[in-house]
Amino acid sequence: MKIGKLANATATRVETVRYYEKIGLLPPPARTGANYRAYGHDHLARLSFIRRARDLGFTLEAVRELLTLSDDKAQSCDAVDGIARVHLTEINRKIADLSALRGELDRVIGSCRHGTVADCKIIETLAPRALPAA
Amino acid sequence: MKIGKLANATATRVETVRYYEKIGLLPPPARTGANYRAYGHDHLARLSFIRRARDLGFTLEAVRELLTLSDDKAQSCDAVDGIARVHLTEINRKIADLSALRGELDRVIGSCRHGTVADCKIIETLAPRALPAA
DNA sequence: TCTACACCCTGTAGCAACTACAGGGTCAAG
DNA sequence: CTTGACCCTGTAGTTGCTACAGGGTGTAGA
Repeated sequence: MKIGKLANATATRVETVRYYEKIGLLPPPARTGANYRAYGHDHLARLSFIRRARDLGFTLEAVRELLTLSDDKAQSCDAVDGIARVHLTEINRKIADLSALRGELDRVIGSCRHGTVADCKIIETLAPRALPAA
Repeated sequence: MKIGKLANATATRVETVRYYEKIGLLPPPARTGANYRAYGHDHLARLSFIRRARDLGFTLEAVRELLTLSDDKAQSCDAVDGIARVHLTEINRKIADLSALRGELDRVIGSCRHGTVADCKIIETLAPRALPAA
């Protein structure tokens, strides 16, 4: 299988596949006579794994750890569980941050009276506490 | 005011202040004899504006637009409102994405039976649909 | 007066995770 | 025999900073 087919099968861009190889996430495949990359089932499996993990929001570093862990079948699953939990905590934090942000932004937008910029409440919110009209 | 004081007054790093100047977000200030940047009140106000907008999650490009708009006091506030609304939509999308992610991750983590990696449900979820045990 | 130290300067490289070229080579179909 | 789709390498761009390296300046204490 050439790189285009592999990329297509995993909804990945060709450049991204090469990038994963460059950073050592995907092992370098064999080459054809024309120096084209020739992938097998193991590559497809590994790239699928990477993509699913990425879809779940894991960083490439976390993916790297998960891949390493998944190679040692006899080991306890707890390390895997730990990585996933850390990631979940991170996601929860991001959601909380964004929700707070949304609240503020909602308030700011709600204050818009659609006048001129001079009276714009949004700009006013952003502007530093000015000496108020005096 | 030298750069350190300005940075301190706006909870910004010195390098970031210089970075904002480099990308044209903060106008280059006057220089002292020793070639130190000398800031005035207008710089403080502008940097405060930038920081607050950043705290609300606006991109630097959006901040740039907001700054331009805020300079034209006679203009309608609608452009400002528009930028804010686009940003809010973006935030809502991110929250939705992260919430979906959290749901999936919750489910995956919940399936962990704390056995070995060979039976790890988390790894199994990530691994491609394998021919199941046959 | 010397010197230690905090502060300032410029310029460049690094982070994540790709994406987008530029400038080539290969291969199958019409 | 040429068109077009695919492949190759290598480098630079994206966002929003951050972290040096390698210097200069200014002030306070010994």
